[in-house]
Amino acid sequence: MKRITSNDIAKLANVSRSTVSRVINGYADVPPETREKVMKVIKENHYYPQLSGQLLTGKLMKTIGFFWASGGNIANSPLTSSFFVNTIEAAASRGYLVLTCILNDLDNDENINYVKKIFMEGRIDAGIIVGADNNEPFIDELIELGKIVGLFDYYHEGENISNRITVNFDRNSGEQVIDYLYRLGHRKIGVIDGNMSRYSSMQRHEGYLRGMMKHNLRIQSKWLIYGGITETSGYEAAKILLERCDKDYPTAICASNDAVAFGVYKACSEYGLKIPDDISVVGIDGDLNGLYSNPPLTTISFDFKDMFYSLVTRVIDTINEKPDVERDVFIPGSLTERKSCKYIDGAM
Amino acid sequence: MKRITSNDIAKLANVSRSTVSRVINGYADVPPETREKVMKVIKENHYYPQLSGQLLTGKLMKTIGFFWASGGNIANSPLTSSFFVNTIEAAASRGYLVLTCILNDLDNDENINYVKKIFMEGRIDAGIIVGADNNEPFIDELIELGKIVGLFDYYHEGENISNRITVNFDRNSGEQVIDYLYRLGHRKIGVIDGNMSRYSSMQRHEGYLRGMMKHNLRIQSKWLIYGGITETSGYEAAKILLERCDKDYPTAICASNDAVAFGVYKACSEYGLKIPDDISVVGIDGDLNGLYSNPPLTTISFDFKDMFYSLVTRVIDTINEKPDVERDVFIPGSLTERKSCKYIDGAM
DNA sequence: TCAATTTGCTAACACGTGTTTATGTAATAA
DNA sequence: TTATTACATAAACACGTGTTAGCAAATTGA
Repeated sequence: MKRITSNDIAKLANVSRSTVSRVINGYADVPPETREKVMKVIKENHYYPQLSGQLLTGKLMKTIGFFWASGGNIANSPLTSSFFVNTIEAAASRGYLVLTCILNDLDNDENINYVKKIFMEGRIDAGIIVGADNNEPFIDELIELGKIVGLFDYYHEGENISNRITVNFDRNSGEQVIDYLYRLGHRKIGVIDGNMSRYSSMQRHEGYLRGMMKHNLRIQSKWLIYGGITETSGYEAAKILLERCDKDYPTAICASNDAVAFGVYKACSEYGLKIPDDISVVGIDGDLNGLYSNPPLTTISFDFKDMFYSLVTRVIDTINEKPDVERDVFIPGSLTERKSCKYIDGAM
Repeated sequence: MKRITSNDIAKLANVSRSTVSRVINGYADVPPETREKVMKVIKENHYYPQLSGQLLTGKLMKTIGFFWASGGNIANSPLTSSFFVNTIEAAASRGYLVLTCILNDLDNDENINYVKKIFMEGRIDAGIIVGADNNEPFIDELIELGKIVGLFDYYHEGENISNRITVNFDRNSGEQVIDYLYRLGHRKIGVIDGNMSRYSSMQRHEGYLRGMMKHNLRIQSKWLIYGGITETSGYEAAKILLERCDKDYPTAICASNDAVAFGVYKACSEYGLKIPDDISVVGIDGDLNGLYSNPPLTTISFDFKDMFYSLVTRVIDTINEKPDVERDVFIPGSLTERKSCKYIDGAM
């Protein structure tokens, strides 16, 4: 099936190719009867201007890339669909499409070159990267080459560059959790930290410490542990923590995210600790699975729709050279109280 | 920032542009020293061949479109991420990217034209459409114009056309459910049907009827009801069904999918019916939320990874003109027994 | 040494579109 | 009637790449 071009339309309508072009692009100086004649031929022959030609004249793709660098299985995470759907819908609301790409990691040169190629060959007008470690050199490189990069949960050092757009979890969610537990009377609080190359994990860690210090709570190293970001790693970390506490358990554990909190659930159950009667647990993310867990998980919820709309909107504004686009935005979380924390006597 | 082209590279390397091209495309008749000289200039200047030029020479996009026509909020459905991730990963395993697009419905001409434009302007090499009603005329039109369309859960009448590729739930999942309930002793079985323009709903309905007839079970119309495919619509339907049964409840209800089953849960709870003690419920889909519901939902699980890999693979094979690509594939489901069905005395 | 072949490269064309400039024609004004 | 303007359309160019045909130089064979 031969592809039909504007040349064919021109011949069929007995006009020149440029007249066809001006009809399609709504130029003023083409009389109604000519316009109708040409439009009729276009419809009859199902003619659509080819992107291949348009790109060459400087038109943009009206497409942004969405790169997800996720270790592990994301097909079943409830956050996954939220990230995708909100990015796609935010882009669509501005007339943009989304080219999606999943990468297992960004430690690997092959993957990095793949991403760079997609940016550089003009397949997308800008890209959003989720799951990059802080201060990724290849991201700086892309920006230096003039590309626009949107980043979710990402920290960068040095000066702001207008083509680097970020959205991050608000800095004080960790502190919020400690405040809440303090109000419930908890004084011995354990923390499971996430992956420290992820900005959110760093911030949460600092927030915990800030909160503990604010309330003059003792920070015991045996109650602190690195636990990654998956349910399995959280389970392993919690087992070690409980083991080494030797009955001097914290009365509450702050997990680095909801998945890790579910790992803590499992470890506690193996140790015969009932939640929240024997020990309280708090997550962070607002994962909807926490509604169905037993007990339902108290957590800090984030509005991912809000976050991705903010990011996508600012990225597209940057493509269109809108002035004064805000580069770095922090979105606050809110405490979602469910059933995994217990009120206790603060003096105990 | 001016875009750098193969012409610039040619000048910098003191060769002709075509030599640059043959270096990039791995032609044989270029000696190693020339190749290295050119490659060096390419690296130093971060040159990447532009898609805009390549497309013009007949290269394909190496991209497939993924169109999701979903009524309602899909951001929180656990199936959503599975559909996206499996499509993207299946495509990636063949070297293809995925352009994603979410549409609220396909009843609307504007949306249909949007999809047609994306196909026709050469932005994608083929497209997958999820959520289309059976026998959509615009899909036939696309196929007649030479486009390759992959369809999930879609029935079409008439002859097979090689550019129409489908994957569907296996025909007998409805029958499987009835067999299972029969084995548990159920004789009075109610059915909540889904959207009959969706192929899977049609097939399930027929499967139920076939199963009932096979076991000589009475099909009472007051036990059958149309209930859509969302939790809310399932809830409404279940309320009507329970209301009009006036104590002559079925002992088990087959929901058109898992979301609808959760609606049934809610309606039953309002009517003071405990699941599974007073009434059994079966879903279809294998939604992971069913693991956390109370009680965990017995359902027919489908391997969506399998389904999308099959679809994507065959679509890409068709793009590459592989002969004898299978057009229509059915993937069987498997009964996932959890806690929402009770063994009862068949004679009761 | 001369003809025949291989090697290494270039010039030229094709692809489909948007836009700018030029051209021809009809209507208007002088 | 002639000069001027407005209008409708066409011709020509630019965009970046891949590929084909062809040319000159270097190499081989006799």
